[in-house]
Formats: sequence, C-alpha cells, structure tokens
Amino acid sequence: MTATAPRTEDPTAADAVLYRFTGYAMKRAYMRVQDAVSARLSEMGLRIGTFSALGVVATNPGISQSRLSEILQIKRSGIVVVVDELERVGVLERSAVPGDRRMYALSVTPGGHRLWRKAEAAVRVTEAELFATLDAGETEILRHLLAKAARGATADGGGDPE
Amino acid sequence: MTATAPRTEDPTAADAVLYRFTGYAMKRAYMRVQDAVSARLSEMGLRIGTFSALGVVATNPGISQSRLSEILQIKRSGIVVVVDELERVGVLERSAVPGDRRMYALSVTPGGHRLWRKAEAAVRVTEAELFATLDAGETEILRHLLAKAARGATADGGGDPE
DNA sequence: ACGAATTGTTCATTGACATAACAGTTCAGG
DNA sequence: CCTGAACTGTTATGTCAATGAACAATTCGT
Repeated sequence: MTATAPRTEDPTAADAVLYRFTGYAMKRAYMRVQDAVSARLSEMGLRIGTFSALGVVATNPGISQSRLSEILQIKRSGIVVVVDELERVGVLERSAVPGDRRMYALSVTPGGHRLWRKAEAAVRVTEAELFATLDAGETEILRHLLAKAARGATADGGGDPE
Repeated sequence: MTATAPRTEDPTAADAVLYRFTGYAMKRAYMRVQDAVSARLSEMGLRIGTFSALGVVATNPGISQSRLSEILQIKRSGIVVVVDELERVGVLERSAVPGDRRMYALSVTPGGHRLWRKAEAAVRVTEAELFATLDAGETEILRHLLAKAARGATADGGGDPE
C-alpha cells in the first residue's frame, strides 16, 4: 500500500509543508493558469485585466467605470488604464450618459464582441489543457468550491435588493 | 423556485461570465486568502514570501538559496531579499558549508522554529475562518484538487524520448 | 444656493518580482 | 597543474500592475 502514491500529494516534495495550506495551493495553481492564459491572450493583444473588463462590459452594457472597478475589485484610477487600452484598440467605447455628465456608459463594439468570443474560447481551451489531469467532474467541483471560497461568508443575508 | 438561489453560483452577479473560468475563481479566492493571511502574518513581522521560505527551510535544514529559489519558484536574486529579511530578525541563519565555499547552508534558529509554529497555527486558523462556508470535507477536496491542478501534467512520467 | 458626494483623471509611489552583470568558487579535461 | 565552463550568492536596475492622494467637473441633498 505504500507502493504507488497518488503523486498529487507527494509528501517528499520540498514544499510539502506549504501545500498543506489551501492558500499556497491556490497561489501555485493560479500562477500556472496566469502564465498560460497571459501568453494565450497576448497573442490577441489582451492582458488578463483587459480580458476581464471586456467580458464584464460585454455582459453589462452601459456600465460605468466606477461600477466596473467595484466588480473587478480594482480602484477607479486603475480602471482608467484598462478602459483606455481597450478603447484605443477599438473594442470598447465610452459614450455620454444622457442624465449625468460625470460618467460614461461603457459598451463593446461589434469588433469587440468578436474579439471577446474569440478570447473566451481560447481561454477555455487553455484551461482545459491545463487541467487535463482532472476529469470534467473534478474541474466542475473545483470551480464550484473556488467560487464558494471566493465569495466567503457574504455577510449580507440577502436583504438588500437595491 | 427563483426564490433562494444557492448564492454560491449567483448568475445575476455582474462578473458571472468570469466566474465560469476556473482561473478567475482561483484569482478571486486567492486574493481573499492573501489579504487575510498577509494581515495576520504582518502582526508577527512576516510576509507571505518570508513565511513560505521559513517553512521550507524549517523542514529542509541545510538547504541552499539556489535550491530554495527553485522550490519557491522565485529567482535567486529574489531569494536574497527574503533570506536577508529573515536573518535580520534572527529566525534564520546562513552558515558556511564545509565542502563548498560558494554557498550557504540555511537553517532555522530555535526562535525561528517557535515563530514558524506560531505562524503556521495562525494561518491555519485564518484559513479556517475564510473557508467557514465549506465543510471540512469540501476544504480537503478543494485543497487536493488545487494541488493536482498546480502540479499539472508533471511531464516526468519517466519517458522523455527526444 | 451651497456644501457634500460622485465620477473620471493624472501623477507619484509601492511591492513583488525579473534581468543582467559581476566576483568568488568549484570542477572537468587536457 | 591550468584553464575555461558552470555554479552560488549578490547588487543594481527595470518592469508591471496596482494603490493613494490630489484635482476638476458635475450632481445631489436640504
């Protein structure tokens, strides 16, 4: 029974102490994803940050930069750079909002939607390659548990329907 | 039926598109861990990087900086800073290696071991709090799947027919 | 009408790395 | 033994994403 260890939980690895922490495993796993996804996205002129923003705006047309910054958990000043970059390549637009001259309504251009669909598919493929050692069910469980862990105890029991 | 959604997979969230990617869920989850753990560690004068190094040296006495850099996947020049920091507060030592004057043998001082045990426990508690929405079994599965995803196709199956 | 709050923006700064070059040391082969 | 390649630790410098603090323009509350 001591014969073939699952290799996934190698106690002889020099960083075995750290892998006992979920956070370390998260970091290590994310680093791997980040490298592969960044490389893939850079081929189409995107970074992880701009990819994420593009996706959020694509599915939330008319959103403001402030709101986008909340969603992506990046400060407003950081969003400017991201939006600038996406606007410069013509995939995203800042249009005036009728009622309020302080903010812009963000929207994705037709070309932007095309790029988004392409990038989305590419990242999906990249992730599939990365997680080839997991079967479909495991990947789904992983994603689900991560989402749960990411949201945490969302404190607000749900009594704030805006 | 539309009443109480599991909240864990909230399709109305503005970044729902992104949560469909495992990588995004990883990032989000890790960010949360990073914030909490960093805060906790800073109380005892540690950062995540120094904490990790301390743990690896504690369980791998006599290790060299080069080897440590491989394990933590940080370049040698980056390790210098980490080791400097740990040595300055007296939890880690660089001692001469008999046979080879190029490298140092790293080791953790008694006080260092005490700090490590304390930090280890603190991080464990912090993680437990963070993942309170997961039961013990889920946390274990999450950790296991992450480790698997982090290692990926470890390539070294033995056959590398070039 | 006026002070408080909001939005987007700029600029300086930070932190956590990487890169490149370097000195000291070891080692393999002639 | 000698010499050049390879290795270890180190320093200096650059990079990249993100933050914080300020600011102007605008809107809101009372």
